[in-house]
Amino acid sequence: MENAPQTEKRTSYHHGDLRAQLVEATRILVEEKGPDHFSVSEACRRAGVSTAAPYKHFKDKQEMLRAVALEGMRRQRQDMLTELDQYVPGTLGRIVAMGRVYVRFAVKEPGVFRLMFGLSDTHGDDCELVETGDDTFALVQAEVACCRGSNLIEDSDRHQAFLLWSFVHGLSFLKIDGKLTEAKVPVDLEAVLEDVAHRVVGAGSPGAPGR
Amino acid sequence: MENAPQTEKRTSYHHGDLRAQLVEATRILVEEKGPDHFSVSEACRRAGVSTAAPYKHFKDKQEMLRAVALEGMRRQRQDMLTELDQYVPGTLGRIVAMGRVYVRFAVKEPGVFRLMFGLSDTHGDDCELVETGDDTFALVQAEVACCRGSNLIEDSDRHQAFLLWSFVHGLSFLKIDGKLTEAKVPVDLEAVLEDVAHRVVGAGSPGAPGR
DNA sequence: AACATATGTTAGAGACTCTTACTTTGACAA
DNA sequence: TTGTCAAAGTAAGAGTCTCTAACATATGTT
Repeated sequence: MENAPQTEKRTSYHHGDLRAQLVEATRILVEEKGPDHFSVSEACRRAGVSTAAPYKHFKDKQEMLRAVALEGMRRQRQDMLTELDQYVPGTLGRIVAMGRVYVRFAVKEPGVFRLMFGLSDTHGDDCELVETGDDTFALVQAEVACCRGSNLIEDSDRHQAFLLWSFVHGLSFLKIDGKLTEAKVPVDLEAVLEDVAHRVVGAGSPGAPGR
Repeated sequence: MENAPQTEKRTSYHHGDLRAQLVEATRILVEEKGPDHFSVSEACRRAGVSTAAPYKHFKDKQEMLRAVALEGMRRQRQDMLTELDQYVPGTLGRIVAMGRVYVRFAVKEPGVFRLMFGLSDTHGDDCELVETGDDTFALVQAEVACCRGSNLIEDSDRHQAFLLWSFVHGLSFLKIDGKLTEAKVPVDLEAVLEDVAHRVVGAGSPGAPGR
């Protein structure tokens, strides 16, 4: 069982590692053409197999995309953990760091990022996808609580984490959709993230409960 | 030239109002199946014409979707203007109102909402689309300036408007993508919008410049 | 009435998804 | 070593989709 290279013709009838290579080809194509213009055929061409081959490994096209989305979510989460390592616990710097990773990921891999969130139509009940997303959100909640000096997540932490998430999520989408051109809406990412972290976490809950 | 009904068979060879009915059928289908699973054929079936008919009115499938997106953006903008009428100028209530319209639109027509923003890949340079979006954003900027008691839009207004936009945009997407289930992240829309309006506009620029 | 134009239709090329039936290969038990 | 099975590939094709080309019909202008 030799490692079949991506482009060269393989010598053996069997491929050796087709599933992984199809996922990788799918990921690349999703970036190149966007999630909606991805075709299984093209992925097959790139992997050097017949168009029927993927169906030995995936139920259908959606499941190939799902695999890429899941891998993306795991990578995003890992990126966050890696970045967090560089900051002192319980500081706003860590909140900012998570936002930075979030937006950077979206900008670097807009196709996969879109997939990670746009797939909910068809995979809204997919446990693995949902749990991976929840885990990452839990990370943010824990960080907010930590800034408050607690290890227990309270409702206010959840609320603030949700505000942060909504903001970086919207920012990411606006960026990759080209709504924030430098001329019209200049965004110094680092400054904005710090600003928002202060407004949401740093300042506590200014006008939250009353009114 | 009689008004051809949508479903009944038409009597005349010519349709009468095909372009408009195709756009409407497209809009409905985009809601029913999502922007990526929309098919021209199905729209033709619904409009009661052959599959070649649309190409007398639209260059291709993308242009049909573009028409729906544009119509959506205009409708969103109009909704905002209508809602704004009910509030006193220069108050946070108007900021909240715009956010409410934004999120409501997304929830009511997630398909069209996705289209309005996801189309940038292929139509990023489309003047009409870009300008309509810019106009709506200008509305928010003006409102922020007005809260400051000015008719002139300054950089700080642009910045705050951008923060607001990012937030409601992210919130909208998270909602329609099912990431905010009532159990995990309960969101009282009205309360959240007021909270954010206070944090961003009401409180001025807490940690913006110096920090 | 004649003609140009706009707006339909039919037929079909080419691409795509996915299935069925067949083929090749590697692994393992005897 | 060899026979058998399951895994993983291929070829062929059904059915759908987008879009084009050639043709048909209605409308409005002169």
